[in-house]
Amino acid sequence: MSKTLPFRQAPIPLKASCHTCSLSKLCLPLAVNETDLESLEDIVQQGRIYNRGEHIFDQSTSFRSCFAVRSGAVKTSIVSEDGEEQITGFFLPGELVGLDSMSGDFYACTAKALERTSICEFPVQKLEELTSRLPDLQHHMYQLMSQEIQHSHQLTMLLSKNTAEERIAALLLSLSSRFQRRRLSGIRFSLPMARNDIANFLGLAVETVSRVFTRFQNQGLIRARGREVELLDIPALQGVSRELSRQVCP
Amino acid sequence: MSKTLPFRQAPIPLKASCHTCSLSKLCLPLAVNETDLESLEDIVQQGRIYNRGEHIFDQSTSFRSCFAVRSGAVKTSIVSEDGEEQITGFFLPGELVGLDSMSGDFYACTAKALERTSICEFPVQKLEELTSRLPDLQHHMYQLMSQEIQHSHQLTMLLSKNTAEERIAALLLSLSSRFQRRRLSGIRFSLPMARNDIANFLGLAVETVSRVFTRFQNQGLIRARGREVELLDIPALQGVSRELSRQVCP
DNA sequence: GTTAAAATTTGATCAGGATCAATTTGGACG
DNA sequence: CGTCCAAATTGATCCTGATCAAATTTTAAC
Repeated sequence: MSKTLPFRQAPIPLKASCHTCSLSKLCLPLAVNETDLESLEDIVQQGRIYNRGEHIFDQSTSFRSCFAVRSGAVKTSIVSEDGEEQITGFFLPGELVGLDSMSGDFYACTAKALERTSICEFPVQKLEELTSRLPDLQHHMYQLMSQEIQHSHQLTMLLSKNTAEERIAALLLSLSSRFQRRRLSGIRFSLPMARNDIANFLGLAVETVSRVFTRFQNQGLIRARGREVELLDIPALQGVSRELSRQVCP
Repeated sequence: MSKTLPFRQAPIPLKASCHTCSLSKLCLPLAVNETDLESLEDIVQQGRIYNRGEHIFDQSTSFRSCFAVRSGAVKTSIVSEDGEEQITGFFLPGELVGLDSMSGDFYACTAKALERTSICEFPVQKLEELTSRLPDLQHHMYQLMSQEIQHSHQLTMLLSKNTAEERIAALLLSLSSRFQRRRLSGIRFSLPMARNDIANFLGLAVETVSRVFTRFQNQGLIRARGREVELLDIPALQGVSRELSRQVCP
C-alpha cells in the first residue's frame, strides 16, 4: 500500500501522555491531581487514526473500552430492528464515547469517525479498578454519565416540543459553545457532520434542514457554504431556539 | 391535623431493611452479596410516604440523594426556560430516581409521585463512599446509568421516527414487561399516569393519545377504561411498535 | 482534467397530528 | 347524593414538515 515507506509503520505507542495533551482540562484528566495522573496514563492507550467514515466500533463489537476523542469528531447511532438509524450524539475532542455501553457485553451503539479522527482508549475494566481507588475520578465518571443523561433529556424535549427552526438553531448554538470551550471560534466553524446527519439527529428530513439553512441565511442569521458556517446573529439564534440553556448533546 | 392520633406520628425509622424487601432482586441490593448488604442498609434511609401529586424534589432542591421507588410510581420532568414541561421518565418500584442529577448542586429534574408512593433514600455522598469500597456496587451503578442513557436514546428514536400509534404501543408494551418483571400482570394493569402525562412523555397532544386508545380498542388490541388497561393482543401491539426490543424508559 | 457518484438545494404536493371547540365522563368532597 | 372541577373523548379544520421529483453542486476516483 505505502510503497514509499521502506518499513512497516512503527507500532502505536501503548501509553498516551495526558501530561502533554492540550485537552487535559476538558477530558478525564481534569478530575485527577498531578500524582494520580500517572495512574490514568498507565491505563490509557493511544488509539489509531480513523479516516472519515471508518467505524470505531459497532453494535456487534464486544464492549471493552470507552474512547476519548483527541482530534476530529465522532458520531454515535443506534439501529432499530427494522434497520432505521438514529444518531444519538456528536462528540468533539475531549468528550468521552461509550458511556451508554457500560452495561451488556456489546456496545450499545455504533461509533463512526466524521472526519480524520484520533482517539484515546480507556479499557473499562482497568478504568473501574482505577475509579475504585480514586474517588475523585469515580465522582467525575458519575458526573459525566449524569450529564449525558441530562443532555439526552434535553434532546428529548427538543424533539418533542420544538419546531425545525428551533431545533437547528439549538444545534448550531450547541456546537458554537462547544467549539468555543475548545478555544476555537464559536462564530465561524466547520460543521463536522453532513446535512443528512443533522436531519437524522434532529428528527427531520434532509430537505427541511436544507430549507431552514437557506431561510436562516436569507434572514441574515448565518452564512453557510457547504459545511462552513458563520453565525452572524447569535442573539437572534438564541431567540429562535428559545431554550436549551445547556447544550443539546455532550 | 390528625385529631384522631393522640401522639405525634412515630419518627420514621432511619434504617430500611433491604433484607426483607421484596424488591431486593430488582433494586440496588441485587449487586451486593449477603455480607455487604448491611453496609448498604447502613446508608439507606426509609423515606416518607408521598401522596399523589406530591413533589419529592424539584429543580430548586439541592442535590443530596438518589431515591428508589418502594411502592407506587414516580414521574420526572424538566422545565424549559419558557415554562414548557417535558416528562423524562416514569419510575416503578425498584427503579432508581435521580441518576440524571449526579452533577451539579441541584436536582436536574422534578420528581412527583403519580400515586401514593413510598421511597428509600440513598444519600449520594455515602453512596459514593460505598461504591468505592464495593467494586460490584460501583459496577452496578455504572450499569444503571448506562442503561438510563440507552433508554433515553431509545426514546429519542421513538420520537424522531415513529408515529403516534407506534409510540403508544411501545409505551404500553414497556409498562407491560416492567410490571411483569415485578410479578404483576403484564396483561391487565392500571396505568400509573394520566393521558396527559402519556402525551407529554411521547411528544403528542392529549387528543391524539385519546384517539389512538380508542382506535386500538376498536381494533381489539386493548381494552381501556380510564386508567385500567388490558392488552388483548400483544403480538399485534408488537407489530405496531415494530421495534424497541428494550424498553422505552427505565 | 474528466467523469461518476454523492450531497445539497429547490419546488410541488400531501398527510399526520396539532389546534380549536364542544361534550361527556369521572372523581373528590361537602 | 348531588355539585363542581378536572380529565378524557370526539369532531372539524389547519399547518408544519414529510415525501416525491428534479436540478445543481460538491466530492471522489481515475
